[in-house]
Amino acid sequence: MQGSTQAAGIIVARQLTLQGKGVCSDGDKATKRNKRKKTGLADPKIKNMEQFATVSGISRPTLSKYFNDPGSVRKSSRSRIEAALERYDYRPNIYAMNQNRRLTKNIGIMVPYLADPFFAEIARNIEALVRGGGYRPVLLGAHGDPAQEIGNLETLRAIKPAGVLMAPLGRISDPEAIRAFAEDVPTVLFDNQIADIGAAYVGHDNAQATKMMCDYLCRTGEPPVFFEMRTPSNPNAFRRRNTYCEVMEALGHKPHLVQVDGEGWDFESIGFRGCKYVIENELLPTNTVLCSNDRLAIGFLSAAYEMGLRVGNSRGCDLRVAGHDNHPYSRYTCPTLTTISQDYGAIARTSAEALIGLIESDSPNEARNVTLFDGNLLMRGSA
Amino acid sequence: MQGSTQAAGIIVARQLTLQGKGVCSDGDKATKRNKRKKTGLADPKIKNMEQFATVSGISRPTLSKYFNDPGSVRKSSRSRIEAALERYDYRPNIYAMNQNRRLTKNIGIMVPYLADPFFAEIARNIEALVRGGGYRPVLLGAHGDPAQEIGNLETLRAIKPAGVLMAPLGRISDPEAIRAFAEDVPTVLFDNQIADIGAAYVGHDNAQATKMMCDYLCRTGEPPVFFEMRTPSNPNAFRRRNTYCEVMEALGHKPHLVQVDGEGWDFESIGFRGCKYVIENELLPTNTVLCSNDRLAIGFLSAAYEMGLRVGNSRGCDLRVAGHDNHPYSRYTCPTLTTISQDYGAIARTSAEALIGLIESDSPNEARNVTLFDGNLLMRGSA
DNA sequence: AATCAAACTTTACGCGGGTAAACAATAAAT
DNA sequence: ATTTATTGTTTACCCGCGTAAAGTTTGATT
Repeated sequence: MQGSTQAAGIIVARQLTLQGKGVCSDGDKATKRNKRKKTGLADPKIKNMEQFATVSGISRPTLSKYFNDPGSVRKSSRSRIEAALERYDYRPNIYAMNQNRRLTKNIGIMVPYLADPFFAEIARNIEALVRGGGYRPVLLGAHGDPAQEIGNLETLRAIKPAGVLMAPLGRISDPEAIRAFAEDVPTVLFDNQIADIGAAYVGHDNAQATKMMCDYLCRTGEPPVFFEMRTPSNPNAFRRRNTYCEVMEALGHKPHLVQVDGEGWDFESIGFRGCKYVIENELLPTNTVLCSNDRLAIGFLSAAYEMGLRVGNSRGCDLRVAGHDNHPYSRYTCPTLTTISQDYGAIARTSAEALIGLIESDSPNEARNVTLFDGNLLMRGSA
Repeated sequence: MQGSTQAAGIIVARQLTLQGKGVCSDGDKATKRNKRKKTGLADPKIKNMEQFATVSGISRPTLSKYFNDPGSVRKSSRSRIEAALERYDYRPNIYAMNQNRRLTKNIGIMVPYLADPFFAEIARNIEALVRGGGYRPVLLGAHGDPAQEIGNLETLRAIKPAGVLMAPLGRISDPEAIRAFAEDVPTVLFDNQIADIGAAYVGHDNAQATKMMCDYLCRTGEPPVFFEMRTPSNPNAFRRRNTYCEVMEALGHKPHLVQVDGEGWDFESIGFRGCKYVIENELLPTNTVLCSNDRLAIGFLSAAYEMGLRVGNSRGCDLRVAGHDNHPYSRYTCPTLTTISQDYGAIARTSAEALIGLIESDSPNEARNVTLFDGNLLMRGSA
C-alpha cells in the first residue's frame, strides 16, 4: 500500500490525505471506477492539482506557478515536484488552466496551403521551434480559401493564443480582417507581406534573388522570358515580376512577360498548360524561361518533356528553364531545376523568435521590423 | 438605443436586464473598457452565457443545450437564439465549455508526415468532413518520428477528444502506446493498419491494386522487378511486396526483389540513389520496374533521366517504371508516372463517417470493421 | 545572531459554463 | 377540454485551476 521510501515526508503527507479529510468520498468513487491501470495498483490516479498538492507536499498555488513556469519556484520545491511527477502521472487540465488566464501558451501557425510541401516544410520547422520555446503550436491551413483563412482567424481567437505566426494567402486575403486580428493578437507575418500588418514580417528577399537569377541567366545565355500567372496570388510574385523587368532593362534587354490564365493553387497544372500554350503558339522570343516559382516550373518542365523538348544548359538543348523557391521537389524534376533557394530554416527561426520575443518582452509596440533573407542560386540541370 | 422590432419580447427582456439586476456593475466595467467596437455602439459586448441568456430571453441551461447541439432545443427557441446571435456576437468560451464536459467536440487527426503531399491531401479532406460533421478538427503530424507520434498522443489526450483519426507511422510506431490510446479514445485508423488496433480501419486494397498492376505490366511487356526499401516503413509495403511475389509466381515468373537501403522519409532521395545503384551494377533482370510507392518512383525517374535512360512504354525505350499511390506529383514526372490511384476521397469520407458514427451512436464496441477500397490503374507515360 | 527579501502556505474567491433535479409551460393526443 | 409527453426554466452545485492577500517559512546577508 505504498511505494519507495526515498522521500518519507511525501508518503506521510499522502497517507494523511488519502485517509483523512474528505478523500474518503473520493475513495468510494475510485472503487466504482474500475478502470485502474495495471501499473501495480500502488499509486492511485491523481485527478486534480489539489490531490497532487497533497501527495507532493507542495501547496496548490505553488504548483500552479510551477506548471506555468518551472523556473519561477525555488529549486528545492522544483525537485520535490518533479520527484512526485515521476511517481504519480498528473498533468494539469488544459481547459481549466486556460480558462482563467488571459493569455495561454498557445501559438497559432497558419499557412495558406498545407498540401504545398513548401509550406508544410516551413510549418514543420516553425512548429518545432515553438514547441522548443515552451509553447503549444496549433497548426492551421487555409486550403487556398480566403473564407477558410478568416474562419481560421476565428478559430485562433477562440483559443486565446499568446501569438500567431501567419503566412497570408495574399491577393485574395481580406486585409482588414487580418489587420483587425493582428491588432488584438501579437502576430508575425512570414512569407507574404500584406501592407504593414503585423508586428513584424520575415521573408525572402525576392528582389535580390530575382536579380541574381536574371544576372545569371543573361550571363550564361539568352535573356529570359518571365513566365507567370496573369493574376498572381501574392505580392511576392509581383515583386519578382517587377524586379525581372528592372534588371532586364538595366542589362539592356527588353523585358518579356508571358502571363497564363488560371486560378487557384494548382500551379503545376497551370504551368503545364501554360507551357503547351506557349510552345504551340511560339510565344517565346528567346530560349530561356524564368518561372515565377518552382511549382509553375515543375509543370512547365513536365509539359516540355512531353513535347519532346530538351531542357538544359548544355549544347543541343532547346530550352532553359529556371524557377524560384527551391521547392522540395525541384531536385527531382527532369532535368533538375535551377532555382533560388529560400532560406526556410532562417525564416522559420527568425519569425518564431520574433514572435516569442514579442510575447515575452511585454514591450508595447516597438517599431515594426522587417527581415528579409537572401536567396542562394542553385545551379542545377535545367538552366 | 435599440434595434429592430421583429421580436419585441426579446428587446424588453434585454432592456429589463441591462437596467435591472446586477448588470449596472457590469455597465461600469464596460465603460472602463474603452475597446468597444465601432459597429454602432448600440449592442454592448456579451461576455458570457449568463448575459446572453438575459438579452436573448432564454435560460442559460437551454442555451447550453443549444450550443452543444442546436437540434436539441425546440424550433421556436432555436430561432430566438439565432436571432439574438445575429445581433450580439457571442461565442461560448471553449475552455469553459470543455472543462466540465466528459467529451469535447474535438476530433484529432494525425498523419505520419504532413510535408508529404499524399498525407496533406488526405488530411485536408478529412478535416473538411470533420468540420462538416459539427466537430472541431485538430491536425497533428508526426514528422516521421515515433517519439513525436507518442507525444502527439499525449497532446491529443490532453484535449479530451471525442475521437481520433490516425494514420500511424507503421513499423517504427509503438504499437502498445497506440493500443492503449485506442482503448481510451475512440480511434479509427486509416492508411496503415497495425494489428487489430482501433475501432475500425479504412484503407487501400494493396493486394488488389498490386495484382492489377502486376497483371498489367506482365501483359504489356517484360515482367517487373519490385523496387523497394529494404526495411519498409509500414505494412502496406509488405503487403505490396508479398502480393507481387504471389502474382508473379502465379503467372509463372520468378519474383525479383530489389531492396535498397535507407532510413527516414526522404523516399525520393532513396529512390534516386537506388536507381543509380541498380543501373550501375546492372541489377535489373528485366526492363520493367515496379516501385513500392510513387515517391520512390519519382526519385527513380529523376535518376533514370539523369543517366540518359529513356523511360516509357513505347518502342525504343530502355525502361518501364511504375509506381503506386497516385501521388499528387506523379502526373508531372518525366515521363508521367503509370501508377495506381488510391481513392483519397473515399478513404477520407469513410473513415470520418466511421468515427463520427462511432461517437454518436454510443453503442459500446461493435465488431471492428475493416474497409478497403480498390485502386484504379492509371496508365500514363512511364509504363 | 539578527535582519530581510524571496519564496512558500493558507485562505478565499472567481472564471464560464456543464449538468442534475424539481417544477412550469408547451404542444400534441385523446 | 383534459391528459401526456416534451421541452424549458430555476435553482443549485460542480469542474479544475488562476490569482490575490495575508501570514509564515526559508535562506542568504550583514
